[in-house]
Amino acid sequence: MMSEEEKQVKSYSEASTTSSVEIQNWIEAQDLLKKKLIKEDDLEGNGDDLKYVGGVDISFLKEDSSVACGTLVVMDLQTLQVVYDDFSLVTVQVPYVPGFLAFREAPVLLELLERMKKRAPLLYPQLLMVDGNGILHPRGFGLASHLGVLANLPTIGIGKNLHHVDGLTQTSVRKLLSEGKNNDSIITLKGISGSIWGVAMRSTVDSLKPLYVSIGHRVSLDTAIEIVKITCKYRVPEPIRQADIRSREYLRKFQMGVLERTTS
DNA sequence: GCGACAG
DNA sequence: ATCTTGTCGC
Repeated sequence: MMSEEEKQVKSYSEASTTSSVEIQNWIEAQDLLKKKLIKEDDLEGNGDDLKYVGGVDISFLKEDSSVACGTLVVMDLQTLQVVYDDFSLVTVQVPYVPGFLAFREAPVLLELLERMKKRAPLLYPQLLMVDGNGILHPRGFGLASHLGVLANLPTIGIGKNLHHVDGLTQTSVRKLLSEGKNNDSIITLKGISGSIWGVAMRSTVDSLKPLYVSIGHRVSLDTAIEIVKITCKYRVPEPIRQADIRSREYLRKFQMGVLERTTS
């Protein structure tokens, strides 16, 4: 009998040209890497000397969605000023399949991290904030965890939308947040199974739309929440927001360059 | 059977 | 992810 997940996987593979065997390989890779996942604080020193926090994101070209720009920024946690940024223009053939985002985005991001080790080792981030979930994932191993394990770097997963898991839905979560009961701006994401996947939080006073924070790797949920609070000038934490802004800007300038050569 | 499904 | 102008408010 085919499991629910295999049915989902099958439908996706048929719609996106990704073979089911490839999906099975992906699942095996996730389950294997997941064994190295650390869900507790394991930062340099005690975390008190946390100074450089990184953020990563990827933007795609609307005209040709296979062209992407991976971006890495590093900020000084005290001043929230960018001290480093780097970009990588690549062609991405791997399709987006919910639950397997890492296979599409991790390669470029890992390349950027490796390049930084050589170029600016002194600024290398002690922690990385990722545009995508950590353990808030069907198999408890989203992009943030995937990147964290492969780069052996503490990571925090930041989702702007909830990936429905274990009975959790956007509406149920938002309902809990609005029910002034937990007048708090943070609610724990506890699934029907009893597992805690992360938290939904209003990162700023005026944002109704929550942010979904989860453990990536080598960072506890409490620490992750604190760091998100510290870095949120707006709804999205600055490291990720800056990576997003600069990534789009890079693609925009790239397009202008292509247009010039085409028009002249 | 139908809908839901990070970016 | 990407699309896309105005508009409400400090």
